Amino acid sequence: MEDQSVDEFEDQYSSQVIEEEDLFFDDPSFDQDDNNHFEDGESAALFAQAVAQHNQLSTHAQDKDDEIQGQAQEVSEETLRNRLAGASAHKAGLDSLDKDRVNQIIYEASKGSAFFENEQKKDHALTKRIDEMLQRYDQIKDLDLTLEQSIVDHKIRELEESRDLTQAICHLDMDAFYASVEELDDPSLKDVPMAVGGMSMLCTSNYLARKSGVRSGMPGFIAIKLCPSLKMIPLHFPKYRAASAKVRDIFKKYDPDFLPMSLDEAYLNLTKYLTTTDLSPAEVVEQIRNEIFESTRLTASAGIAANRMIAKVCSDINKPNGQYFLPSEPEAIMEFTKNLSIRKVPGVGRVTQRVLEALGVKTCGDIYGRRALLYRLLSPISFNFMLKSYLGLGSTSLSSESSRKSMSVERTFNPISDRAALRQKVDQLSELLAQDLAKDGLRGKTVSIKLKLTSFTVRARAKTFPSYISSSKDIARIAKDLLEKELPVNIRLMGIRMSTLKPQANEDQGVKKYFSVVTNKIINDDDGNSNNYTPMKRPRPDDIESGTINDTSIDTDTEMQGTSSRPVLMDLICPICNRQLQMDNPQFNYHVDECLTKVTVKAILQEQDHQGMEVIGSGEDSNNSSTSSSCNSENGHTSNHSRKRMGTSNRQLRDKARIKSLLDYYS
DNA sequence: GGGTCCGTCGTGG
DNA sequence: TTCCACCACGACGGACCC
Ligand SMILES: Cc1cn([C@H]2C[C@H](O)[C@@H](COP(=O)(O)OP(=O)(O)OP(=O)(O)O)O2)c(=O)[nH]c1=O
Ligand SMILES: [Mg+2]
Repeated sequence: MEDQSVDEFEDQYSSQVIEEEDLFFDDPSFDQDDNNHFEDGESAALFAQAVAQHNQLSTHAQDKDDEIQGQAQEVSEETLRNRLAGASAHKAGLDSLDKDRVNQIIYEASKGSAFFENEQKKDHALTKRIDEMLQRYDQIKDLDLTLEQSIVDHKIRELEESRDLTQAICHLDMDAFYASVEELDDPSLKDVPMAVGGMSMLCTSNYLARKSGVRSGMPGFIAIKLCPSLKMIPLHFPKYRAASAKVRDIFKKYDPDFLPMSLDEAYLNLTKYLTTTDLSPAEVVEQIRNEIFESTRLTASAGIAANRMIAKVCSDINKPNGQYFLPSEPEAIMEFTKNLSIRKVPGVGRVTQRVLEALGVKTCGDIYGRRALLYRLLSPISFNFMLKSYLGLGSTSLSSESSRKSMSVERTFNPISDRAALRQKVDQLSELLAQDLAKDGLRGKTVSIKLKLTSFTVRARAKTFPSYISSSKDIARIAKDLLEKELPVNIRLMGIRMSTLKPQANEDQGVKKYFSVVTNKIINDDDGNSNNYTPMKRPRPDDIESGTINDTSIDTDTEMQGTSSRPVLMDLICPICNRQLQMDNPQFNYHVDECLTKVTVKAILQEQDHQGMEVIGSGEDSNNSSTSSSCNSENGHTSNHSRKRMGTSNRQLRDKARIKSLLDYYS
């Protein structure tokens, strides 16, 4: 439908940068697409970050020796092979092909290249990080973690109460999208292994090629070694956009507020539509997929579930031209996640999987048994994410209100080190970026450049300006300043990004800069997003937003026990207040919950103020990263000795500090 | 003790 | 012959400023 796609076909850029062989990326219409990202409102887990950032500079390790080294070497090749195999290698289940053979071919084809060396470096770094995390694990594995257990269980109950099963969310995903579209125009492609992309990179492949191990993100020259008869087709974005538009027209009929994630993917909330029909959710989705096929002759796969996270997982289960319905019942969902590989959870990638595996977590169900350890080792955000994965929780709303945060262009070319040539690249890229910005009527304050050296190491530099800019000249000037400081370099890729964006105030383009500065300030504060977000940054209140004003649960006595009132009294000691209590389990849980309210913590904090703070500071020592994140201004490696200084009561203080930090994040 | 900016990493399509 | 894309986002630590 929307034929705004064809817009302009003038592309002065193609000739020099993009080589003749793989010119598929120089299509002017290669504006990826209108992505939405924000996977489920809080999207990716990314908890490997917590560990990753830690030893940025603490490298050059002197410690550790042959035994661990030896170990690392053993696994090294294995993990590296996995890494080289690529992201989408894991996903596809139905292979019936020799995975080892495929990995071997990829490994052999890569060995010795600069790319390979770089991957090897990254893999070693990851192995090292995991080793260090395992050392932290060793330190705490024998400790008494009942307190952590209680805190985590409290959090789990909280999350369970927040479970929303009222919505019918559907994730729809076209099968081998680009490849399938190409097969429409040339049906003979259906009968041969085929991939879309070029010699340097494939974007996707048809299912015949996948049988040979050819997948998204694989370079074409390696794919050919894997499958010599592979037919490669260059990209044709206008066709994909046209097909996507047809599909979206159908989505619109079932949910006018559907949320497109990419050209070939979208979430639909079918709740409202289901009230207008007698059909079951699965039948409705069958109908949608039939309509898609009638309209485009393309097949789609779908998952139907209570929230976005599990719906997306479900859409992959019967992938080629199939669908999966997961009943919106707690038991069904828990059964589903129990044996679900953690890797299937959107946001858990190759690295996170490796880290979790080292901690004994392979499936979402494994998380529960490791919850206390994970609580100690992961960042609060990551840990929260893991709990939600275990419980099968996710966003149930499709609110897409999200303005773009950045816009960028980048190009790979034959290595350049000549200064004049580099500056010319800046000019070309700046021009492209300025065009894209103009298309969306955007300006920005921050310009960053990205340089990928011939060694494949990446360097990024940024500069923020006091005023908003958008012209190619302004962009190029700043980018060149940034570039000068990096010379000399020999690079294979250059990129330029604009961020700190702001929509062009009016539609008139010829803005006077000086005025725009002033008006910016005015508009800046009252425009756009102001509505729901507090200025809080990192500790994002997620969705719960319970913060408001504290005193959330002052009314403690609403109703104590909902379920059982049978007297199974036991002598229990609350790990929070240390009091001995005689009550049954539900009562005890309730008590612990109460103990964990902010009011309680405040009292604790006051008490602890009286007792001196520096004890807490040292008590929190090295375990940090998951809980502290703010203390140790000192050396980050305060050895375990500091712990010795703590008396008996210090243990309590340490616990209380942890509670405080937990509630800071989670409530 | 807050805030912002910068650079890197992980993830997904 | 050729030797691993391009785009967007969130998390996080460190540097730097109050
Ligand atoms: C994964 C990936 C996809 N794409 C493009 C090509 C894909 O056709 C399109 C959709 O991505 P996907 O939905 O991930 O893959 P697919 O549709 O080709 O195959 P299937 O869903 O059946 O597993 O996005 C890239 O350009 N780069 C990538 O790394
Ligand atoms: Mg798809």
